Amino acid sequence: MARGQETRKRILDVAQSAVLAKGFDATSIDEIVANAELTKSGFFYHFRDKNALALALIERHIEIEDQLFDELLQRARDLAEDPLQRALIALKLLAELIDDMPNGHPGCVVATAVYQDRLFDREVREANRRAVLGWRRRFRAMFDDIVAVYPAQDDVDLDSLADMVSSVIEGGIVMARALAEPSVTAQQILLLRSYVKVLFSPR
Amino acid sequence: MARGQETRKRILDVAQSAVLAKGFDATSIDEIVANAELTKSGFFYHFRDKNALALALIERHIEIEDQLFDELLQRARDLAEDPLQRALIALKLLAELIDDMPNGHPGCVVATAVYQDRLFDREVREANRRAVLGWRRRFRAMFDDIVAVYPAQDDVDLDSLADMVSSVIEGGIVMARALAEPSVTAQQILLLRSYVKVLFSPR
DNA sequence: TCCAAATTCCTACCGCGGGTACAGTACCAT
DNA sequence: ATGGTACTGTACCCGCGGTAGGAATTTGGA
Repeated sequence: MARGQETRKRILDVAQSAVLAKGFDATSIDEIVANAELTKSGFFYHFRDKNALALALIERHIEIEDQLFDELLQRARDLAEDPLQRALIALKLLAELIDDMPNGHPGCVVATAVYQDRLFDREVREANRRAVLGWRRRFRAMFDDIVAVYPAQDDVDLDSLADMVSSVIEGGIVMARALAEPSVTAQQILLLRSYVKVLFSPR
Repeated sequence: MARGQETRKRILDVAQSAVLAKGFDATSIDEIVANAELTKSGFFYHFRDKNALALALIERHIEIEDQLFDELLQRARDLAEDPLQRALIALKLLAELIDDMPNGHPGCVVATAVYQDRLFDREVREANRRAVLGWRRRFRAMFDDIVAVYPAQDDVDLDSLADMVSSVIEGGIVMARALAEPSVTAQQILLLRSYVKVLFSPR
């Protein structure tokens, strides 16, 4: 890795841990450059402004999260043949994954960006949108597999249902933080799992 | 209303519309005092700091929202006898209510506070928590009425289920904003309605 | 080995926003 | 008339994002 890229990565690492701990706008550039051991000028050489930093962080985060989802879905596929069972396993794993995150997950980056609108520009919002659409695609495929075998007990739009996975995660995070009860997020995901179960289980 | 209370209200009104339009931290005190036609000193006479303003706004907002929920649940009670029907009607009304909000609802205050943590202090978070617990109580009662008549098709915790209403709203708002598709929130609520339907409908 | 480009440092500065300090004033009720 | 309540006015501080522009250093390539 070229010298410049190393520094860039160091900045991102430092910024990431600070942002996850305290939030984006509570993390000052001065603080980042201090911990990354370079100067303010050095920072602005790598990032046009704080927005550019946010964009880089978000893109990085999304990549990792995508990978996480893929692994999770793959594990579910390995554990069962039946598409409904696979989905139920996947949602169970997802709930466990989120429950295991120590201080209750760092709070999804997507939502942070959504709720600090004015801080971010078009590019950031676009990256955000692509990420969410990616999740929709993944879970939609999961539900497509199910309906090919089990008819739904109620008339639902599968894209919306796929969105519901993300929606419940995001909402669950908000609720967990509002209530100061980290376990809430996982509980909400398990309720979604229950929905999937009763929706597709044959009578 | 005393002279002081009038001014205080004027500040809150001006602040509210600005905050709903642009977000809390994008709204400067200078701007508020300009539109409320008083001075900075005048502002700080009424509010210790920006935090106190946030608290007042949130408490006000929660009051209105509580009233809205109560009206909605009352209307549902008027429209049907059967507790399951009532719940389904309430959720339908809720979806319509949210869908009718012009530029897609202003984004729930609770979530804004949650995601701008460091901006707010303990008091604000406490107010937030109480609000969410209030919603839990309301919807929990709704579900209690249902289980008294219809056994659930799956084993679910009713508090969690009650929380799911809030959760889906919050998550739906995040998704709608992330996707720039305002209709998403209402769709998510209708999916929750579908869950309630299949969960409690006798086989 | 030398040059140019890339990378990092240094210093000084700007504007905005939240917030403080404090003196003065207008109004209203007892 | 007096004392609280509700302000106005002015001046100031600090942190933060960001800019300006030159100097130094490192690095890869001809």
